Amino acid sequence: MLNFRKEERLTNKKIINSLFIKGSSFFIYPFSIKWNIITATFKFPSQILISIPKRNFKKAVDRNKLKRLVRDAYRINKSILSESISDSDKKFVFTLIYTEKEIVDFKLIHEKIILILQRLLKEHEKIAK
RNA sequence: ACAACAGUUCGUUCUAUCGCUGCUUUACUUAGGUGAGGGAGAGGAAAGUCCGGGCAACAUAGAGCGCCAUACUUCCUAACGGGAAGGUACAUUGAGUAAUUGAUGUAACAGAGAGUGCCACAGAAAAUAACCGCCCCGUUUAAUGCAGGGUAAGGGUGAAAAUGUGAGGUAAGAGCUCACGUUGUAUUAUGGCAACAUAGCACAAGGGUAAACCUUAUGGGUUGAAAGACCAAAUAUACCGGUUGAUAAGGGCUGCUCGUCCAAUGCCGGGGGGUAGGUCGUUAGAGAUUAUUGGCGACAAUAAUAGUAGAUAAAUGAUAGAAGUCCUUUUACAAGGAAACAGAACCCGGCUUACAGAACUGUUGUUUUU
Repeated sequence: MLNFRKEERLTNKKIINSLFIKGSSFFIYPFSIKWNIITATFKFPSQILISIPKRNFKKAVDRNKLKRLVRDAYRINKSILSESISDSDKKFVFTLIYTEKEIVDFKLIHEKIILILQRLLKEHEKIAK
């Protein structure tokens, strides 16, 4: 299942606000991650928000390109999360904020996304216990 | 052939795997949805948001003042501050002894005979000009000097100094007068739709600056798709109906008692506004392409053709490979590298700005060959 549908994107304003106020956070280069666990009814185990600051990338073309790279990396690797926590009521909500000021390789992003997802999985296990 | 300038067109292509957003066909499903197939999916500027228009909501008796914008003429257009053709002025350049003329470019190109303001430095003086000089007169024996006056011909300064040259005239001078010019205004004739041009006649000539205020003429209601229209969970609930309801307290009918009505609580149903969310607006249009006709041209008319993005924390992508183009290295094979500016957001017409490279057309210049 390498889909990436609209339901997997974080679009609800209230959830976004609560994420930025209450969410925990950590940092893996070049991303800063904020995450939270909520009870919700949507189908997928997680919702994601990819954020590229306009301050670092003034041109819309660059922001689009980065967003697509990150999204594709997530799409390929998201099974790490979905296999372990598919049947829980608690849903993952997290945001990736790109902090580097230049565009990096797809391969690097790919590796880092795997690291991030593994870290998130550990956090989830802690809470589950 | 090369270079410069101007204009027009284009803005890498293909394959495989994994995806994204609409559309459509079909199977399953109570519905919601799920699966499979097909086909579509960023630009010449999508950008800046600088003008104009459509569309929408709100406002709106009429007039004046204010504010903003525009400013040679005619035409094009839905409209424009855009475009086309032309006029005028200036600049560059080619031809020519010259008069003149060809080409290209630039122009906030109405008014400085309405008023107010400003004009650095230099200079006597920057706008009711007297520093030097020239001349007259007074004083003095006379000269110098001093006092009073006339004078814009000469001097130097400056971006700019009071209409140029010549003659007359005068104490010296001066458009003071005259001739030939220059510029402006009014007017007549001819040509032109007009701006304007040419010729005549009259009057005037005491600077520049309106992207300083201003005057004149013309135009402008405000806000923008986050406009606006509709549907509508959950929760709370105006209001309505039903049901429940203690013989307690309260209010109306009354002076009092009884009686009766209202109301208080919970539940059920209806119901309005309306939040999350959704649908429409929203992509067939002052459209595009091709041909013909009309027009110097912008453009218009007619006919034919195809159906061509529609997201909403926002799709149009990622990976791998191949081909072509350009650059570097190399005799070559080949190897390495590069590919600009930039991402639709209601829709059109323009303008402005950014842009690797490619192709074509025209003009000018240089060189070579015939």
